[in-house]
Amino acid sequence: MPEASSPTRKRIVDAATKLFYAEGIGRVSVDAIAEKAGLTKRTLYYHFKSKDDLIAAYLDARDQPNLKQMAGWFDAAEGGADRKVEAIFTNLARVARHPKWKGCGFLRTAAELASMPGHPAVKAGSRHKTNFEKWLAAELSARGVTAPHMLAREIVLLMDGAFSSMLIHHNPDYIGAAGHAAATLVRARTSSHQV
Amino acid sequence: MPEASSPTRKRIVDAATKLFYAEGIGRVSVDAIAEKAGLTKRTLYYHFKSKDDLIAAYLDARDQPNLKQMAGWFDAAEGGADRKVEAIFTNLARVARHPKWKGCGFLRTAAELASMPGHPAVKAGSRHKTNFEKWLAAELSARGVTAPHMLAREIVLLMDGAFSSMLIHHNPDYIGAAGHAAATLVRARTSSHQV
DNA sequence: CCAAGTATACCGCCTAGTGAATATACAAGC
DNA sequence: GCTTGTATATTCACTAGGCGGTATACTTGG
Repeated sequence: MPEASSPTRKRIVDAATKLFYAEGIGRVSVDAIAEKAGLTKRTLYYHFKSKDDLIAAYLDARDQPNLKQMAGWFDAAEGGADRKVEAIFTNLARVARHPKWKGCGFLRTAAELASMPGHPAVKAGSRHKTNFEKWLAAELSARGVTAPHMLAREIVLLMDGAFSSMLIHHNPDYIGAAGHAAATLVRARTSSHQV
Repeated sequence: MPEASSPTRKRIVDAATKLFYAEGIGRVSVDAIAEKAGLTKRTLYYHFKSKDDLIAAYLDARDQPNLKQMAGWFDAAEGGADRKVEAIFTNLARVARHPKWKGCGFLRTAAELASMPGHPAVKAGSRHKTNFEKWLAAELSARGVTAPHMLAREIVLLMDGAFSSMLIHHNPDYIGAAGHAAATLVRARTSSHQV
């Protein structure tokens, strides 16, 4: 029985993360992940009981780093809640220009696993998106915005729409439009500076 | 050289449509499509030069039917532009409850093919989404809404976000929230009945 | 000595794509 | 009216390789 904190396990997840995100889970073989991690497939199967398990571990490992990145962009932005929300989209549009950017790994995995609704990786994605929505609602609530939960959900919808549109059109303007719409929604629910 | 209007070709695309949408393009083999269409793989390869070609044909064939469905929901709804836009989301939430619903085929295919940005199927998806956005902008413009193109894009972003959120959470409330937000955006740009 | 971890080699199955032969339809030659 | 020629359309059998997963044996640190 392998340890959950094993450094070998971490190496496997790191290799899986790079390959799964770059190619998609269906296009990456377990052999390729083992080779990238510098070990054999048998060792990989000692640490994970199946490929499906490894996919779920990949997304679980991305939850906190992704949230931290979003929170970092939000915190670093100057101005009110509207400006901070828009800053997330502005930063997203910037990183999405990089050729290695391939959309949101959580959404892409859910799309690939649409025929397996109970798959642990889909659940991990759902948890992450819920965590983000809750974090955003709390930030908005702390800034005195009205109906913060509904607003957070609308912003999440715009963001997931931006991820999808960018992936299909390869045009960052869609992320900009989403950010603009999100900022407008925030301002409409901000008592000071009402627009 | 096969005919573009061949009934056999249509049978192949119909079989591919059902399987690709239900399982995802990577999880469906060419053998399975040939069997579903009631012919041999060699015949399929007589009508399509590769699986990639067939994937693109599948999405191209979905463009007009999908647009017609959206337009049908829009036209059938009573009330102003806001009610008609919200009706699209309401109908979407209804069909999304069906167990066979697996999200938007265009977005799911783009997600699966994220590592092949120039793939003809991704381009077909981009064309379809653009067609929908243009149709919606024209309908909004005809109803005297201000900034119809920007509004159409915002609604498209909410809709693609709704597709994605529904796929990852399996919760139709997200589609309802998107429809509500879309209707609010329309009302904010409608001169009569300003809210 | 023992158990955790790693390596080699393999299994059975599925994959996209192909070579060669064949069936069907229809037109031209006589 | 039959035969031959030709293009379209279809089938069977096959290749070469990749896939997830595993049986077995070895190494190494406590």
